Amino acid sequence: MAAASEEETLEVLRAKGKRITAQRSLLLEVIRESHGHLDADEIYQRARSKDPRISLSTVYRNLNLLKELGLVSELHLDEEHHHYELREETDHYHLICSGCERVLEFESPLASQMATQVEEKLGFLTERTHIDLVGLCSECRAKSR
Amino acid sequence: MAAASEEETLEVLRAKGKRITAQRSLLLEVIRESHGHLDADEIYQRARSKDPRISLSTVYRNLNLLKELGLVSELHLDEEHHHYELREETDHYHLICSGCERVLEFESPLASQMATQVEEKLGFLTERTHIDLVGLCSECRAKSR
DNA sequence: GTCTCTGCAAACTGTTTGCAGGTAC
DNA sequence: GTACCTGCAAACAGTTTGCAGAGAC
Repeated sequence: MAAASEEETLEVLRAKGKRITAQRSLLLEVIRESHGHLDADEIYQRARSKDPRISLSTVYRNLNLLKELGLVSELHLDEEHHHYELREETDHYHLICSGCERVLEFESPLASQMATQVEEKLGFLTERTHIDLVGLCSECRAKSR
Repeated sequence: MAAASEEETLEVLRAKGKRITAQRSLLLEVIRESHGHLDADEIYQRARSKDPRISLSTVYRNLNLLKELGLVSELHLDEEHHHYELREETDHYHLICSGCERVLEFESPLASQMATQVEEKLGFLTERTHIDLVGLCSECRAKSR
């Protein structure tokens, strides 16, 4: 599940004629360090703790830019707002724990089998797959007993 | 994929001490007739064409109520706002065509296999499964050639 | 020096809420 | 008659945008 390295990321920006600003580097650093599935405001808060002058609109503008360049993915989890993660090379899916709100990741060949099935039966050509399972993680299950 | 009949739906409302108002019946009728995946505003527009006095807040309030009662499902498709459909007995998944914006449905045992896999490997207990495949439907593929 | 990027404030979209009157039971 | 429900308008959360100045190249 390796994501692009920092250098590769900056290379993509340069190749598209985008400038490497302090804010962009900072945001990429925050997203990279978190390993998580942060929403825009969490990213803003963490970035602001490192550089208090950054603004929320810069966060949004750059998340959209990074999304267009394919460097981050925007997730539509079970909530009202978006979450973001570094784009990874292999597809993976999300397990959302309704106990502790954590988001786990997993991979499975079943997803690509599903895409194959849908193409055979309905002629639907899958480009992207979003799979979320909502439930209880093992820790929360243990606690609730 | 049969959804609850109209009578069953009203029965659930009564059982929970909820009143059967003209607006609620109208909204259920609109959702039932559409067979689709409407967003709140589309539901509002269609309801308003049948009864111009209904308000958007009533639409939202009742969608939330019906969601809590398990009579409709709220979908988080690839967009900024929610879509709603009548709750159906069997799980099904959504194929979202990026050409014509239509939403198709399909069923597959692979989804429950995925839940089994996740429980075996990670101890995660799945309660709900959301699977969306974004791509091109057969008609849009034919057109684009 | 040029052109992109940023911060700020204001606008916008989807959704929720407080309140006073209306209506199902 | 009593809750519950509705319509309206105002509030709210998340996100986007116009503009003038700042900064990367």
